[in-house]
Amino acid sequence: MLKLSKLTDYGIVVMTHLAQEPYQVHAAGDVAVATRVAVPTVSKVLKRLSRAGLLVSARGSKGGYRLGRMPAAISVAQVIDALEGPFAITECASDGGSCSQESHCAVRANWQRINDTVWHALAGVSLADMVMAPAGESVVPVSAITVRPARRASR
Amino acid sequence: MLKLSKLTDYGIVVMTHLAQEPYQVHAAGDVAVATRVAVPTVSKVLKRLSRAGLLVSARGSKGGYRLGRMPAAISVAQVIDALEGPFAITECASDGGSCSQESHCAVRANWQRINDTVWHALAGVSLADMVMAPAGESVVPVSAITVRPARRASR
DNA sequence: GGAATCAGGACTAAAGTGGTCCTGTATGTC
DNA sequence: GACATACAGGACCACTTTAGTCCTGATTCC
Repeated sequence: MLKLSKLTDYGIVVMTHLAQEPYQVHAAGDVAVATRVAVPTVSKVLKRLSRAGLLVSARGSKGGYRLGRMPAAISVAQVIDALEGPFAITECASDGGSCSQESHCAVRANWQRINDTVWHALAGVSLADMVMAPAGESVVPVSAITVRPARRASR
Repeated sequence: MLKLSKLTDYGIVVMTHLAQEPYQVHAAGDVAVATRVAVPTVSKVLKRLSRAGLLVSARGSKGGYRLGRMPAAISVAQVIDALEGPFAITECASDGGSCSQESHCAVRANWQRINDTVWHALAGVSLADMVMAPAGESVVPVSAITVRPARRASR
């Protein structure tokens, strides 16, 4: 569906939240409260981001998470990569099936170009950009952004 | 997962195939053979594209499909819109839940911008561009394009 | 020692997707 | 006019993916 998963959505929100205080350590519970996401869920996201190196974690009492580097050095694309793995707009249908025809496929080269363009669009936005958003209020997962009204048939 | 569905992948391939002979009418069965996609499946895709106005259909014997307008006037984004509905990178998690906070959400405006950028990247590629690809051989659904190796953690 | 907190993974329920099939309608041919 | 062909529209099922939770460790602070 060319849509980010909910966990990734949470990830962006969480990272944006942490970017507001880059040096402060936040416990998962606090992040959950601030973002209004359930603790186990936000915890899952935090762990993945940590493993990807985007966050630094501290165990034990007084432990928690903080950004692995400055907000300006972390892009939205990197967060997506961390939570969804290899960035690929399309994927081979029957694994090994039609895709054994890769050499014959005329659209492959173009997809690569398109994929790259999309990636750059996402790589061009850093957490610093996200923080500089309108309000300074709590960051809550949102979305449901429809750029254009379904060009859905005339019908 | 920020990934196109298989049907959409098929859609692009089908459209690219039809774009090679914009005025010729192709029966679903022929398209299936050319693209190596099962008839019922390719038929489903064709019907959706037709309803969206991207294809013109003709019933009855000697019937089939052809492009609704010239290849240069049909973009990849339009094909995606036709098959996946409203173009939205993100979607509100709990419908009505956290999203009732839209006015407070600091990331919304940025998502809109990002979403728009991605859309333009896809809108900038027409079927004419896709046809001008490398080989002139049969167009088969492919993909599995990984622009960059999962920036997956150091771990 | 005990409380707090992350690490890692297993597990389940729900949602989404892919793919097929059935019934109906329109059109060309004989 | 009968019949074969081909699209229209939707129902349906199997499978995969996703979201969300929970459990068992390991680590750190007080």
